[in-house]
Amino acid sequence: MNGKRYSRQRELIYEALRQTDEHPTAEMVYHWLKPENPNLSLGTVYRNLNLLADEGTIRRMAFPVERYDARTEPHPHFCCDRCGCVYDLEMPYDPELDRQALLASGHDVTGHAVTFHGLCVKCKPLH
Amino acid sequence: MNGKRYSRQRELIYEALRQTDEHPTAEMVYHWLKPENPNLSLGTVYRNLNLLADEGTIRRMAFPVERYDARTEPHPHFCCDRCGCVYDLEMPYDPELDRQALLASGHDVTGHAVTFHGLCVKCKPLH
DNA sequence: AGAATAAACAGTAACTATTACTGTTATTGA
DNA sequence: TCAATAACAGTAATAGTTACTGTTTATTCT
Repeated sequence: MNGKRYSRQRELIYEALRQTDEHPTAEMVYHWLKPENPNLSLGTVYRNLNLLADEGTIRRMAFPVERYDARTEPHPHFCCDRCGCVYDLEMPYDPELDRQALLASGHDVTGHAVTFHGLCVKCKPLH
Repeated sequence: MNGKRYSRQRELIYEALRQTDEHPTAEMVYHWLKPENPNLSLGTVYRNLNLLADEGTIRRMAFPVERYDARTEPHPHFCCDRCGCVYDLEMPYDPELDRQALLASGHDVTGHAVTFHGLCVKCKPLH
């Protein structure tokens, strides 16, 4: 009753995402599928990606908007899922991780960012 | 000679950023400064934040656009500074870090994301 | 199976974040 | 002090994303 129905487009979008490791943007998914599905709409891609991400079937990766920090030395951040606030965290930065990443991938790793998420001290009480 | 000049607006913007730990967006900085500086332009804030970030005086934090991943279990990523490609990294995820973050901050930490950056294997040879 | 209900769609308009452009102001080196 | 031009204010344009409108279609209930 209350809710979600099957849709061929959602299936398509999800399958496209499962078949790749490119971490595509909505635009990319749209362009992959459009030729075979000429009347697929970009809005549909966005809607379904958000839908799938909200239900936890796929994963969203990015801050919504660009933020800036005057502390330039690398340090971890905490980003609240509820209010969107970003906090600094006083935790050690481990350069050894970069070496491990290089070994695991072969890429020329120059640094890394750690971002924790959850509910911040202000939002926690509010449920 | 070669370029950069002093500007009161850049100074203002940088000082505002140094005085806070809110990791503000360009919009936030603009709204803080606008009342005291009625003819400050939002474009100027964007331009100077980017300028300061490019020269390494401040730090930018975000992917430019939203990306999606069908692998929902937490795992680190590598984002190439040159081509913008995003790769999965086969490295262990350490849940212990979340506990440490909780202890350090008091926030209700539910997870973390690690994003390495540098030049990917394709871009490395191209300089 | 066939009709009724509403979720999901395509197409498009609107909105938000960011960058580019234009004419003006102001820093700087001579 | 003055010419050269970086940086500015204001605004237009662009890019990414979301919302709206009328239509299609999956599901539910006979």
